[in-house]
Amino acid sequence: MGSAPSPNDLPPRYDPSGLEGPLYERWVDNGLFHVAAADADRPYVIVIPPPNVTAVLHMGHGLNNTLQDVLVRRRRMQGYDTLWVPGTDHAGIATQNVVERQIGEEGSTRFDLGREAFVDRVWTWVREYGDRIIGQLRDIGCSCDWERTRFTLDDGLSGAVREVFVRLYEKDLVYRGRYIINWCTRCATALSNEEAEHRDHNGKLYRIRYRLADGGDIEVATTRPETMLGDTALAVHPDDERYRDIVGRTAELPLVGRALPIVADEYVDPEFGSGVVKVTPAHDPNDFELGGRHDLEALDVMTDAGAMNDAVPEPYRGLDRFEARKRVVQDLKTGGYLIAVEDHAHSVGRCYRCDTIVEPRLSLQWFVRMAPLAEPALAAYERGDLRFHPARYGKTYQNWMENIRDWCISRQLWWGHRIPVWYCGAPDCGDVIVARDDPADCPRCGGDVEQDADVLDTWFSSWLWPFSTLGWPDETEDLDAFYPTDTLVTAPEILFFWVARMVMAGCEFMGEIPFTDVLLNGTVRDHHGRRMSKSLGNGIDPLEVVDAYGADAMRFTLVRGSPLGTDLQLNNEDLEEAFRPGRNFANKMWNAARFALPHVRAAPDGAPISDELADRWILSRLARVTTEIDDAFEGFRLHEVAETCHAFVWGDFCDWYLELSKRRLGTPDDPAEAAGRTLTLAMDGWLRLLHPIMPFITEAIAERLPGREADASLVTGPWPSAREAWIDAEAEAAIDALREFVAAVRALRSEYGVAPGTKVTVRLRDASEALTRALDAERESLAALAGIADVRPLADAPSEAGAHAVLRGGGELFVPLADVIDLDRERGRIESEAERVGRLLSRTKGKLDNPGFVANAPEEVVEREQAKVVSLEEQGARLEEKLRSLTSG
RNA sequence: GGGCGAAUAGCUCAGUCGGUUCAGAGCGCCUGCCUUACAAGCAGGAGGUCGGGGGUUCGAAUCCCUCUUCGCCCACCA
Repeated sequence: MGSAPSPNDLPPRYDPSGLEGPLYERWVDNGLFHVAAADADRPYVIVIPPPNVTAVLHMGHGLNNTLQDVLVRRRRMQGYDTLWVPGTDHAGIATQNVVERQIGEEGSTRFDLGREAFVDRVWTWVREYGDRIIGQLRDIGCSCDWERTRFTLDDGLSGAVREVFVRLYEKDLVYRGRYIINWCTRCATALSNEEAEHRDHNGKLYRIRYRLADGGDIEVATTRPETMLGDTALAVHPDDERYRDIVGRTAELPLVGRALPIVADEYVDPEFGSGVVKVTPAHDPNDFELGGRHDLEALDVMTDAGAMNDAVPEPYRGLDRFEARKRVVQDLKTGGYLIAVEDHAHSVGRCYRCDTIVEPRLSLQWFVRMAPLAEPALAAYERGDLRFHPARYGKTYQNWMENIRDWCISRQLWWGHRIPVWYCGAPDCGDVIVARDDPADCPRCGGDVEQDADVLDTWFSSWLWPFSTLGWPDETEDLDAFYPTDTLVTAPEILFFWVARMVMAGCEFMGEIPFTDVLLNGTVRDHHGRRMSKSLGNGIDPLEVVDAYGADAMRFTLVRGSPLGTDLQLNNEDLEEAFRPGRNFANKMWNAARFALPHVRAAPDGAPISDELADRWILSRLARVTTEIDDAFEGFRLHEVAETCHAFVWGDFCDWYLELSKRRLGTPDDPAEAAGRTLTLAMDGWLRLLHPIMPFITEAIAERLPGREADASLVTGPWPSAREAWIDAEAEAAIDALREFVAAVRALRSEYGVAPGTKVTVRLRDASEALTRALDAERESLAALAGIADVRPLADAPSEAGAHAVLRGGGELFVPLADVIDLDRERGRIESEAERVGRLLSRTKGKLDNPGFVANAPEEVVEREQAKVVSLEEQGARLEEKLRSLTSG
C-alpha cells in the first residue's frame, strides 16, 4: 500500500479532487471490496438496484447508492464478509427508445437498419453508458465488488431468464393468450399494467344517439368516439326498468350501419349517463369481458401505430385514432347523431417511457399467472420476515399482492431477451416449442421452426437479480454463500415493478425471500419541489458535485438531508449552497487534523490514558456517541448518524476538546503526552464512526495517525465499540459546568462590547462542585476561551460596578466592568432573566401543585420537577437580590 | 372513488416512549472578531401560537376527531 505518509504532511488546503481518486484506486487494487465465497462465514450482502443504461446517473442515484455504501461500509468494518453486487440494467423499452431517437436524428429508423444492425447500435450505446455509470459509482466512492459486475443481458443472466421462462411454462404459470393489454402506439408494443401510468386528463364525454332497428332511439356516452367503429353490441343493466323491453332487440351503429344486439349485463351502472353502454370488446377490458359472457365479436379497429385499420369503413380507414375521433364526431354531428359534448375529467393511461396515451387493445401476448407466485410473497410479509422502512410501505406492498393481476411479459421490441418459444411452420402441425436450447427443427414433425419475434419485459430479468447475479441457475458457491441477501435500498416508485416481483421470484426459484429489509429512499427534488428530470433540465450531475466539493461532501449532505422515505430538496441553481453543509464539515475536519496531527502520540490499546479532566471527558463523550450511532444504524436512521457525528466532531471535539488541549500539547504541562495520546484515541474513534459516510477524508487523516500497521485501512475496520470504561459522569458534569461558565462570561463580554484583547477578572460565588473541579483543572485555558485573566471569590457585595450572571448548574458570577457597564442595561438584562426564571418556576410549581400530576406522573419525572424548583428558586433569589442592589445602588 | 404522506424559525429539515431549562440543527440574517487548525472560521444575538378548530390527559409539536393546503400511490365506471 505504499509507504506510510509522514504525520503532518496534510496540505494546508483541503482539496478533495486530488485526494479521492488515488485512495479509491488503492482500495480496489488491494481487493478491499472483494470477498470470496469460500471465506464468507458471516455474510452481509446488498445487490445494487441496477441503473438503466439509458443515461448517466443523476442525484437520485447519488442518494440511493450513497445509502447502500454507508450500510455496506459499516458492516465491512464490523467484520462481516461484505458483498455489494454492482451492475446495470438493459432497460429494454427505455434504451430502445433513446437509440431510436439517436438514429432518428440521423434521419433513419430502426427499420432502415434492420433488427440485427439496430441491436448492434444499442450495444454500442450500452457499452458507452455502462462504463460511464460504473465510473460514476466509483467516483462517488461506492465500495462494490467490481469483479462481480453484471448486466441483465449478459450471458449468465440471459440463461437465468430463459430457465425461468421454461420452468414457469412447464408449471403452467406462463401462458399465451388474447386479452386486452395496454398498447403504446408510438413504441408499438404491449405494456404491463404497471407500465401504463394513469393521470387525470381533461377530456370530453360524447353523448350519441343510436337508432333502434324497429324504431325509437337510445342514448349512449363515450370518451373515445372512434372506438364506436368497433362496437358490436349495446348493453343495459338487467334490472333497469327503463330498458327492460329493449333487451334482445337490435340497434344500428351510426356511420357504419352494423346491427348491434342489445344485451343485459350486471356490469352496466344504471346510474351513470343514460344507463346504456356501447360495447367495444377489442378496445376496452370491461367490454371484452362482457363480450365473452355474451359471445360477442371482438373487432380490432386499429393498426399497431394507432391508425384505423381496414375493419372500418371509409373515410376513417388509415386515419390516426385522434384524427378519426374528430372525423367521427363531425360526421355524427352532421348526421344528427350527436346529442351533446361535455367536459369530462377522467384518468388516462400513458406509456411510462414516452408518455403516449396508451390504447387498450385486444392482443395475443405472453402472460405470467401471478396469483400462485404472490401467495408466498405475501405470507413472508405477514409473518414479519420481510420488513419495510418506513413501515408504511408494507401496506402498499400487501395491497398490491392481494389484488395481483397477471403480468403481460411480451414486448414487440428488438432490444431485450428473445422469448424462448418457437412455432412450427408446418400447416398441419403448428407445434409450440418452449425450450432451454434453440431447436433446429420441429421435434414433432421435423418441420421448420421460427422463433417468437418478441422480447421479454425488461423487468422479467430484473426480478431475478438477487440470485441471477450470483450464478443461478447453476448451483454456485456464490449462491450458496451470499443468498439470501440482507438489505435492499431503492426508490418507492419501483416497489411493484421490481421489489415485489423479486420477492415472488425469490420464493418461487430459491424457496426463500431475497432480502429481509427494504429501505425506501426519498426522491431528490429541486428547490421548487419538482422532481429532477432530464426534460425539465433541473437535474444535478453527481460528477459535477464531486469535482467541485468532493464525494465526501456530497455524501454527507445527502445522508444528513434525507431521513428514510422523505424527499430531499436541493438547490439545483446554486450547488455551492446545496452542498455547503458537507463541504464545510469536510473542511472543518481537515483543519482540525492539520492542527492535531503534529501533536498526536501513539496510544497503546488498553493502557490507562489520562487523569486530565478534558481527556476523560472527550473519551466519555466518544463512548456515548458510539452507542448512539450504533443504535441509529440498527434502526436505519442514517440521517441521525450523520447528525450525531457532525455534532460530536464539530461541537465537542473541535470547539472544546481541541481548545482545551492547546495549553498542554507540546508543552511541559503534558509530560506524559497524555493529551497527544488522547487525541489519537478520540480521532481514531470519530474517523471510524464517520468513515461509512465520508470514506475518503477519514482515511486520508487516519492513515497519518501513529501506531498503525503499514497497510491498515479504515475500510476493513474495525468498527469502534463503545467502551463502557470510558464513561465518566464526573468529567462530563465538570466540562458541562465549564462550558456554561465560559458561555456566560462570553455573553457578558459581548453584551457590553468588551474589546477582544481585554482580559477580565471573574468573581465567583457558591460555585458547584463540578465547576470548581473544572476551574481547578482548566484555569490555564480560561484566558484563551473567554479572555479571563483570573477567577477569584466574590465578596458578598462587590464594591465595583459590573455584570452579573447566575449559573444553572449552581453559582453566581460577577465580571467587574466599571469602564463599560451601563446600569440601566444591566438592570434590564437581569430583569428579563429573572422573568424567564420566574415563568419557568411558576410553570413548574403549577405542575407540582396539581395533585393529578403528582399522582399520575412517573416518580422520576416528579423528582426532576422538584429538583428544578429548587434550582430555579435559587437562581431567582440571586437575580432578585442583584436587582435590588442595582436599584438601590 | 379509495389509501398514504407532509404542514415546526426567512429557507431546508430534525424532534424515538406524551414529561429533562424542549421548542432544536444547518443555511441565511444582525453585531463583534483575520484569537498562532479552520473567515468554508470564531464569539454573541434576533427570529417560531409547532397549518386551523375541537377532543383525550395531571401534562400534547407528539395521541384521537375534523377542516384547509400541498404531494404521492392505487382504481375498468362508459
